[in-house]
Amino acid sequence: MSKHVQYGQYCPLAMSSEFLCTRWTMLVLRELLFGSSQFNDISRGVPRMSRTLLSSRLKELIEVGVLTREEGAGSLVHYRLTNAGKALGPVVMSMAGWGQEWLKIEPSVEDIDVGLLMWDIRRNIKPMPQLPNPFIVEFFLTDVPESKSQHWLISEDDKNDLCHIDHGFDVDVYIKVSAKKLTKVWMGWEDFATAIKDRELIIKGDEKYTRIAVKWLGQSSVAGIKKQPEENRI
Amino acid sequence: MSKHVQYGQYCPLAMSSEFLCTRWTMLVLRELLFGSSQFNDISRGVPRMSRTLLSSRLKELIEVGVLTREEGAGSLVHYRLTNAGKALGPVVMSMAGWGQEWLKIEPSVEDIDVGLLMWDIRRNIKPMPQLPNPFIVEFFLTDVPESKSQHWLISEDDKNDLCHIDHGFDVDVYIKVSAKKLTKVWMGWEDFATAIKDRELIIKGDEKYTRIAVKWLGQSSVAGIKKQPEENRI
DNA sequence: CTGCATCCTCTTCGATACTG
DNA sequence: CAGTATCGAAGAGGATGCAG
Repeated sequence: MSKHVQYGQYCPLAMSSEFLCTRWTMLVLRELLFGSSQFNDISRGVPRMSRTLLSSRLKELIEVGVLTREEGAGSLVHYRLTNAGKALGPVVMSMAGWGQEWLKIEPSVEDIDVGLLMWDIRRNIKPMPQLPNPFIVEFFLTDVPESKSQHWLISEDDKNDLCHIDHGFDVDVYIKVSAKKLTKVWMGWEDFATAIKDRELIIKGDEKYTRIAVKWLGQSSVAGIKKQPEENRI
Repeated sequence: MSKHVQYGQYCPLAMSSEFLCTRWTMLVLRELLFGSSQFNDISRGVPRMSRTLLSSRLKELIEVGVLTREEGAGSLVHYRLTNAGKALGPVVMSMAGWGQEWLKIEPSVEDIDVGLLMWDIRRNIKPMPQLPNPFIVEFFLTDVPESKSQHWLISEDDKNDLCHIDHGFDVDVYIKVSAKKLTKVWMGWEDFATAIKDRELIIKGDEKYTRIAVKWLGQSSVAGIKKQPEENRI
């Protein structure tokens, strides 16, 4: 099996996990650590993982004691990390950080799962008091098939939603960019302002909102980790 | 598969790896990080791993780029971590640390591989200027079959050797203890001085040497990590 | 929405025996 | 010392369809 293909994710944690970890377990933990608690939400964060296997992994984690399963109203179920599970945060971050620092990840950007990218971004959108409620951002991705090019991000009442069908939204900010460039900027591999200056990322809307875009858009949690110079990476 | 059986090791890294990691990979990295470079030395640190699989894992690590294979004189081969590989140290330690802090590990002490325990201790023996050269310690383990009860640790010229056959050594220090207690003390779960005071660990020899035993004997590298109170562990 | 049951395939791993 | 070759058993994982 060639490198960097198993998970189909640009996430450095996924890259590191490919040779270090039990298949999918780390990525499931990442989803849980980053706040997903419902089965389908977790599943969207690991789209190439079969639901059968996800189910089985969740059971393993419960068995070990890092996860609990709480049944809510109706058939709603919440998976929540125990204290021991939450304490795995630094372990997961150290592995992701190692990947960000040492691995050649850019090649993986050649085949991006845009649904996953948007799902990742959605998770990190930071609601800010200056923004309207709801706050709606339209993404137009220039380098993907038409059916996957449009995405609307709706941030309302501290809850972020994602949609890929046009419901005639009242869009506050419009962003046009290639999925490739968006990934690089979001991963911290390239600079947001530079991408705008080079017209590789076009952002339109009230200047009140666009000026602080880098703040509400957020970045991957490993974006801040310095990378080794290209020649040192593996 | 039940918990804590796969690797047959009391090491918290092994426990954590059982549900997080690709089989054996972390433990192989541990051996490399702690200084083993030859195939057979690595193999002794993971005695339940088949040599076939070890060979295959080493190749994977080389393929990924965290390890190199250098052929030396004769048929001597050295495996050495690359810089990227060495940088995995904190990842490995964070995982081991999590295990030490959060896992109920003591049950695993019920079935100790004494060869592995002694091999671990050998690796960490700290040569000290006050000690004679060679410095020879005899261990007598009270709770294991007679054939496995005697071990001699020879520290000479900054190189530590292990022997389980009596060659009529000129023993400097003699230690009599159960393998169980020795493990607990060495892992930092129980106190060395207390074990001596309670006569659970008997140490004989020149007081110059026995007085500072805790220093040259060393401890597991995770011994310093605080454990959660028993009721929080999983 | 949250899964489980089943079937079937592919991979992984260990045991054993052998080589330079 | 440092592995490799081969074989068979066991396990992991995906696809699909169904159910509360």
